[in-house]
Amino acid sequence: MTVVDLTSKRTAAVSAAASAAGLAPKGQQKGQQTKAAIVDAALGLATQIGLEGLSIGALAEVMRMSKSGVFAHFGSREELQISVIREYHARFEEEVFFPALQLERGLPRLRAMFQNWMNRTSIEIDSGCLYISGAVEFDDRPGPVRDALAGSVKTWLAATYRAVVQAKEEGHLRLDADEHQMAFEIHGLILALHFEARFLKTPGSTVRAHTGFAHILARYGNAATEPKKSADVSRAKKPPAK
Amino acid sequence: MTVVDLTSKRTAAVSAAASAAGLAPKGQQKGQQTKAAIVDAALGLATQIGLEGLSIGALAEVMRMSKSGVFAHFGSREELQISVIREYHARFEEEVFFPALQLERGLPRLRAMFQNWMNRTSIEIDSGCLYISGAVEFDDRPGPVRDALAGSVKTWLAATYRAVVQAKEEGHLRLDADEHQMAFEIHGLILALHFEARFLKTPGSTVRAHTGFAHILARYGNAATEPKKSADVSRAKKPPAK
DNA sequence: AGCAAAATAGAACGGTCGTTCGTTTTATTG
DNA sequence: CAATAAAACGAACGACCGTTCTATTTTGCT
Repeated sequence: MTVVDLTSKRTAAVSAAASAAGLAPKGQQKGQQTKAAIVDAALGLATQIGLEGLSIGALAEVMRMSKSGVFAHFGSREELQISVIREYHARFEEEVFFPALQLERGLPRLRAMFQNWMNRTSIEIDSGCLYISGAVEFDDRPGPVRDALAGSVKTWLAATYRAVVQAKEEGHLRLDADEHQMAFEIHGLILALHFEARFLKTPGSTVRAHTGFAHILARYGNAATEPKKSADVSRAKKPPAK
Repeated sequence: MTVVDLTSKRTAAVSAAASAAGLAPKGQQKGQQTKAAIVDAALGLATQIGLEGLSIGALAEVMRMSKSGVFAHFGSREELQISVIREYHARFEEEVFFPALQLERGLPRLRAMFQNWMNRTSIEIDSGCLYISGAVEFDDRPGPVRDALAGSVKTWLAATYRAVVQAKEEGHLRLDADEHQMAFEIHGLILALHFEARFLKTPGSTVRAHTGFAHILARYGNAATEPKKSADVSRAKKPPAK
């Protein structure tokens, strides 16, 4: 249930960035470095064309290596895919989850998590989100890849849920707020943002997700502890207009 | 912008069902029948493994035909994919959109559309939704397949948006309701339902989507014209509980 | 029934896929 | 520097892919 299991694998990715920058980390064999670099490149490919579309041949070309050279680091395509998922998970935590932990429990932290999540989604409008594309590709394809993917997604959704629960415990939400329901609606906003912005390229999707979050807060928020958000401000195309 | 363009292609699908039932429609050549039957089978495969995963070889095996025999009906894989999209579009209209048109404009019709949409999504928890999987597969893969897919999706989303506008025109919504915003939030509920139910198999997702829709109606609804929905009833895990 | 046209079959193509294996190059260590 | 281990290569495999071509079968019509 914890969200913290990046320890071992993250160091590899760091060295990947380091080697890409020309540095030469001493402590580890050469193999670990290039493996990390491969995973880094593979993640870039996978976010664009999906985990299923990720091919060892294309990856080898990007890496300027032989197919078998790339392959040897993983032993199977599935293991490569799982490595990519783990790497994505680690980066997701580092960009979205950990920074929000520095804020106080309750609404501030929940707000930060949503904001970081949205920021990442906005970036992923160009690159793609592995959790979303992976969910579609593996929704009825059992196996270790699906398990790894579902595990990561569930871990993150559980963290979101926990933030909601804490917000309620802090008295920031109404007493009758359904935490699961609220988390569900938040998740929907992110998905709609990703769908409309990335696939349809609908302009204004980002502010719509943001507005939707404000609506959710207005519904579930405890007016006593946070009165500064009046019922319904912000948008509305042209308020009275006529 | 219209949602009605099923005329020609739909008849083929009807005959497919007819031929599956053993009937022998007279007006059309044999080729049209088997083509319709192929599209029908292809749609079944595509909703499970995606448009990209759809292969002519697997399709031929299902149809008990030769690869080239199947291929000849379309001339290219892309044309097959587009045929599948058109068929899905036609069925979606017939199941979700047209029935809702029989209800009066405004909230009743909007409610029916969402309910039909949710019903279909609930069924698709087993089979998969071509609009969602297609959006992920083709979000940055330009070409005629993507165009056909985006066209269908936009058509349906525009129909949803129009239903919201009409609801406002009928006085069922608040004057300052942002129709695009409301449609966006509704779309998010469907996406979250699909994601959590199909991929994660989270129980209770259907009622959560339903509850979310009630929340949206409560926010945007005009209390004057529809007072029977009081502020916040329905769920809440255990109201006071202690 | 016979004939033309439409529909299907079958084999083959070049290509890419993941994977295996033996060899060669590179890195690490004593 | 030499010995040993790790890493990368290159060729080949069987399988499947979409597509093309030519034959064969089936259909529709008079």
